[in-house]
Amino acid sequence: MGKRAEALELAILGLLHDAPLHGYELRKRVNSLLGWGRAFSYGTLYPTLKAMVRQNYLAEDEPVDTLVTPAPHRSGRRGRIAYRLTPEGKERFADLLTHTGPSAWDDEHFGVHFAFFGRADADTRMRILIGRRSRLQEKLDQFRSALSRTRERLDAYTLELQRHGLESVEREVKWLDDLISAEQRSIDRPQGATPTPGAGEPPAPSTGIEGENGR
Amino acid sequence: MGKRAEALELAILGLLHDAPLHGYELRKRVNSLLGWGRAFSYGTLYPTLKAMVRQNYLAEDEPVDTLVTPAPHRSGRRGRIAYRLTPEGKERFADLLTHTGPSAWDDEHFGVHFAFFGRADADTRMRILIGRRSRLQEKLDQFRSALSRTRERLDAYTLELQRHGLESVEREVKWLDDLISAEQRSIDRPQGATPTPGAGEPPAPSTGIEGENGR
DNA sequence: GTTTTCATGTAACCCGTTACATGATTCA
DNA sequence: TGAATCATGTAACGGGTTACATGAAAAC
Repeated sequence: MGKRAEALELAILGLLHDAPLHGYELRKRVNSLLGWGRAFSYGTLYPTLKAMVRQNYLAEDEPVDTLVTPAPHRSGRRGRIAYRLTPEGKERFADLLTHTGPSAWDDEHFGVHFAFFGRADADTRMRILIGRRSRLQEKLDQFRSALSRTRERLDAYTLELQRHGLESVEREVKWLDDLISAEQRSIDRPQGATPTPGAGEPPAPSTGIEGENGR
Repeated sequence: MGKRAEALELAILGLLHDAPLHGYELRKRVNSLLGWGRAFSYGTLYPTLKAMVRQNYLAEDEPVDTLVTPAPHRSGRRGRIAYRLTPEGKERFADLLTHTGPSAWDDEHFGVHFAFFGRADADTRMRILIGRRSRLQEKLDQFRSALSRTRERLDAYTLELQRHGLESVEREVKWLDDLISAEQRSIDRPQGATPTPGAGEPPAPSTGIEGENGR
């Protein structure tokens, strides 16, 4: 129901898409996936998982319940609960991934969406990349003008901070530009000459997506 | 009392240090100062200002109260409240700026501190820069190792996201390195041969702090 | 004269964390 | 045997936003 941390929800659905996991492990994966920026605590994760079960996106099953069996040393730890996606969950995942509704390209959602681009169609990828780009550009413009209005009465440090911030965002725009043109190229030349439809599975987004790996 | 948004508090104190301002204007300045990352709403700013008045860090006075005077067109708008620093406020500012207690170098505090470096002593500047640097380095290390553990089962997009995040942080570390060595240089060679003590006023942090202005 | 911008304020809400409680398992 | 790690969960709190209420001045 409603507006619970879409970023987290999408991350959970995406990670559980391949294989079932239990909360503890899931949290580590989520945090290393999102990494820079978001990091969720158990206090957020567990209630979210329960809520998602209630909504039928997830189902829980305890795989090797060591509690009842008197066997001394078994692989499975305590009653750790493995969560797996239900069909509704898969649907939900696809929806969230595609649904570019209000904004999938704001700071806290873009990362997750990008991480699962491999499972989105080329169209969605493009829309999100473009959306993100123009969002940043916009931010850049209004900031540049604000800067030029006040540049004079700023001391060296404040100015340097501004300069650095600007540069970072400019860099990110460039990154997006590269990604966008790489996507464009893979649309023009769909699959290096090999059609292999394969029922819409991995579109294999070129080798490494492109990007100067000079460093 | 206690733990109210230190970032905002410091920003307010710093901006009001030069000249009194009213809330509306102050908010714009704060947000453009912090820019990338933080942006506060009125719902945060006004209560904070009131709280700071209660704590005697700020004093409010309505400069040209047009309410009573029947004069038709005057410069000052409605009862806009200008806030100015009290002596306690100045003290508080100095404290917050120097006080490298728990962590002035985490993501949400570093920016504000840096913005007011011009008003901090060389020692404080150095401590914060170093602190920030090692904080980022730490983050970098643990992320790199997490990456190498899981690199294989990551698809191209996820990997690219990781790569980009890593690069951004590496870049920031480099930036800090440059700043640190610039600070170091200005300690070795204090002031181009002119002593001019001047009772501890503006230490004039070299011309432009250093930094390749090639762009 | 109406719309936009300036200007101040507050209450309800939201997302997420901290701190705590609990307990099994592995390692030294 | 005791410490560290794995594992799950919850209640209290906190920082901040949204949305609303209000109104004056400037711009069109």
